[in-house]
Amino acid sequence: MNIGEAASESGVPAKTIRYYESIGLIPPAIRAENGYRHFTRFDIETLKFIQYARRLGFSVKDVGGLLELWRDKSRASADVKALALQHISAVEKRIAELQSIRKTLIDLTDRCHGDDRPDCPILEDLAAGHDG
Amino acid sequence: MNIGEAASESGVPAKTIRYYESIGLIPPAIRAENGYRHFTRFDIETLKFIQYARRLGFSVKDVGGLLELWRDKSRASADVKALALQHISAVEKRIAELQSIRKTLIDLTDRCHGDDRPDCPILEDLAAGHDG
DNA sequence: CCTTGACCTTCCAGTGACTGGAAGCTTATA
DNA sequence: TATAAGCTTCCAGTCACTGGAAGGTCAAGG
Repeated sequence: MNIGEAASESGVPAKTIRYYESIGLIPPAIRAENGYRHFTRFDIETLKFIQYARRLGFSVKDVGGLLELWRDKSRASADVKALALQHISAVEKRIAELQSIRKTLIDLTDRCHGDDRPDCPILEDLAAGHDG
Repeated sequence: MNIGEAASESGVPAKTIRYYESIGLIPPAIRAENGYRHFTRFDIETLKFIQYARRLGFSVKDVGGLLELWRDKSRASADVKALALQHISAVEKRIAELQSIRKTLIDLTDRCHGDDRPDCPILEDLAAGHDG
């Protein structure tokens, strides 16, 4: 199938498929006589794999690693698990950061009356340039 | 003071201060006769304001808006609060996404024995290309 | 006086992960 | 036959910096 159909089948935009090919995440597609890329069912599966891993927040580089492990039938599951665990702790760290940010923002907005008067603790606190 | 001192006083790297000037987030610094930028106490306060707002996850564009509101003594606190509330909901949305991702990843890793055997539900699930 | 090193300047390029658009093919449809 | 859709490549832009090269300036030591 052509790239457009591959895109709608896999959910990965055509533009992004070409991009993945250009950075070597996927191997160069076979070309038809007219120069059009040709995709197989297996290519679609690979694209779906990539998309799902990306939705789980793995970087493209990590996805490359996962694809290698996926293709390598003899790899140890420990390798995959290690990558996933590492990613979980990165996600957890980011969640904690965002929760701390949220807490600060809610505290600030709670103290701001939010009407047409100009005095606003949000700006005052930002201006105080806190370290925390 | 010169840019190096401004950087250590404010916590914003010299490189980043120049960048902020180049994109117009801060006004062009006054220059000494030798061409060096000159920063006042007030410039440092502005840089601290920016840094704190950035740490709270506001985009540089949003910070520009906050700076304008900060400089405008007659602005309504409602404008500031609106920007902050909008940002809070973006942060909350991101937290929810990350928590969902975390849940999925933990589920996957729990089911992966993580030893030297090759079978691994993480890769299997990724290959299944889930929609959720 | 000269050198060394730290500091400053500008400009260009790279990051990550796409995305938009131009210019120019081919193919399908009315 | 016209036109519209789909394909190709390549270049540029996004966001918020960051690194590095090439070169000017300044203070201290020998």
